[in-house]
Amino acid sequence: MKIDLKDEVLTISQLKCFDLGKSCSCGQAFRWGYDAADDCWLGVVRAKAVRAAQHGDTLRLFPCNAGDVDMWLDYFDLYRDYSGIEALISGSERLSVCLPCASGIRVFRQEPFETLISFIISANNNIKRISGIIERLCALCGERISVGGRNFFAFPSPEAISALSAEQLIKIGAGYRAPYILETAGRVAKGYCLSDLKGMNLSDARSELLRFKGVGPKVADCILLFSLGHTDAFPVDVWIGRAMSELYFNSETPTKHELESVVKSIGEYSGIIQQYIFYYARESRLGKA
DNA sequence: ACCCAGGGTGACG
DNA sequence: CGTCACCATGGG
Repeated sequence: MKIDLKDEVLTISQLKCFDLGKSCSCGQAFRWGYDAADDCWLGVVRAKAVRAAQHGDTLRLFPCNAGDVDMWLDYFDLYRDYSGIEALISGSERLSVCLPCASGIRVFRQEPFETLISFIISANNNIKRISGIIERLCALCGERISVGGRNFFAFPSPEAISALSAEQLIKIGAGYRAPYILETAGRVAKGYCLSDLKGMNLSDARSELLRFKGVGPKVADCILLFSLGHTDAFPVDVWIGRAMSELYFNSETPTKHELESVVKSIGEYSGIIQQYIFYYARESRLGKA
């Protein structure tokens, strides 16, 4: 990996195991949009709007200040060696089928509060609609960011969201999740420190997240994996359920304990590998064709 | 009209 | 502990 910063363009070259498009579109993050006219991705991360484009093994980000270089490398999880993870998948009789289509996926290191609210919204919902609700939430009460004549909105602060009314949240499409969003934002605004969950063991951190209304087992695991550094948190949604059934249980439905046992056997990076399985399941439209 | 989507809550056994 | 009706919303 080679890093260069010039004229606010951050160029990261000689990348291995990195596919920007798959990583932005795989449903882990909801604030990246593809700009077909420019063949690039526009995203908002930590109140910074950025244009990202990949050509071969080179990734370019604009704008980027010297002080932001480390933040972007961390966000895209470029400090982690994915070659070993992909080798693990490739060497598995069960999992190797996922690799051809999913190779290059990276698990982004997102903001805990944004991830918490985003995945409360994700419950019993689909990715396109989730993105729309979040985008309208940001426009409603997020800080405006202007870059190159275009307007973006940062993800709102806990205070800004907790100051909203349930009616406002329903108006942007949040539906029955509106009170969950309000109560959760209120708790964080009052000082609940989500970052403390990074240092806890998986089980304790999970129990803590389950105390938030609107957060169940699956959403908790998404928050742990996508924003709290728990690489062994393994979210199970309908897609993963189908994929695991096919890959490990001869297309039959395992008990919860049987599934947990398999996940444990995948190891300390099971969560990251889950992302490859999820991509495979959606790409191959498991159970839908 | 029915089914589905990165499911969770609350009630009831 | 497990099961299950119900929950807003838009697209297929």
